[in-house]
Amino acid sequence: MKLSTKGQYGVRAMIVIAENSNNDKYVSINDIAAKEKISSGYLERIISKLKKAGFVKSERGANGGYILGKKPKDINMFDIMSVLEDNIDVIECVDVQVFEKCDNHCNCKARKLWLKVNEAVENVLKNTTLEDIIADNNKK
Amino acid sequence: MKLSTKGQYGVRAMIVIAENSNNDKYVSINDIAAKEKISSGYLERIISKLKKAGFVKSERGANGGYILGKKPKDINMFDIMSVLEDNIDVIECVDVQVFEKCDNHCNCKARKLWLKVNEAVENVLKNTTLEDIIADNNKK
DNA sequence: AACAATTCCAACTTAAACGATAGGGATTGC
DNA sequence: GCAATCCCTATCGTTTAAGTTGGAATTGTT
Repeated sequence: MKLSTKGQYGVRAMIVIAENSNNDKYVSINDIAAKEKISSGYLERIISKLKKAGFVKSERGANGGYILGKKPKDINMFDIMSVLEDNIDVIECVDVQVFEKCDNHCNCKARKLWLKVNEAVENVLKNTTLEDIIADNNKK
Repeated sequence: MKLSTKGQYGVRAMIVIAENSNNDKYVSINDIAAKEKISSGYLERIISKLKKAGFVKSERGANGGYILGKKPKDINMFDIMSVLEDNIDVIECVDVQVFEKCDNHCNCKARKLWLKVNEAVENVLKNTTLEDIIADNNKK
């Protein structure tokens, strides 16, 4: 039961981009990769997903890079994770349609537990915005 | 981000065993596997871990099988999962020692989020006992 | 015009984990 | 003796995650 590195790296990249977006400064993949010690090739693919989802905007060519596509308070961790993690639910049968098709579904006494776990994770992620994280780090 | 089938199957097996333990009835692996539609070979290895951890006791030979090793109220889901899931933490650096050794640890602004997610999961699992699950299913 | 810095895109590789199977030994009740 | 069981270990196939590579397109700078 692990968050994939995609999700982790994506969140960390978003934090770096957010910290530079105040002054309209575009950050390059190489800069982010160097700062966060992440393979830049891999990071590229991650950020490309974030771009498609509208969380960042890009500028090509020299002095290009990435900048936030929305306000930090409008970007929550659940949305980021949903785009990056291939499986956001802790178990497939959280999804009702999957559950209905399950061989065992009238008999599965454990499902309520999975739903609770899943809800707990979602709540934390949904209730944490990029703004929260930045603010929290500036406090110290 | 998925619970492995080990954890899922283990919890479901424990529920079956618990339901039979009232009347001191031993349940065989084959019975559990058939009821839950799980490969019996695979289930065997899972239950063997549960046995080593003391959650179930076994009896060999004909009419043998498994029975609870503790009272349902003394078995919580976190303990079961800890034994079965190879990685119970949602991210390695939840562990302080791993965190201290991390290249990036003075710089990692996302860790608080991982800690929160992890805590949320642990809370649900720790606050749900086998007794809770059985009771919850009898209600209906 | 040349060049360097960048985003963009797709194919490939490698390593690990998951889920499962197979085979056989030991114990017990009938 | 035999069938039902637990017990143990080795092996296997598939999928997925993680990361690499190579190259095209765009843009600013010199």
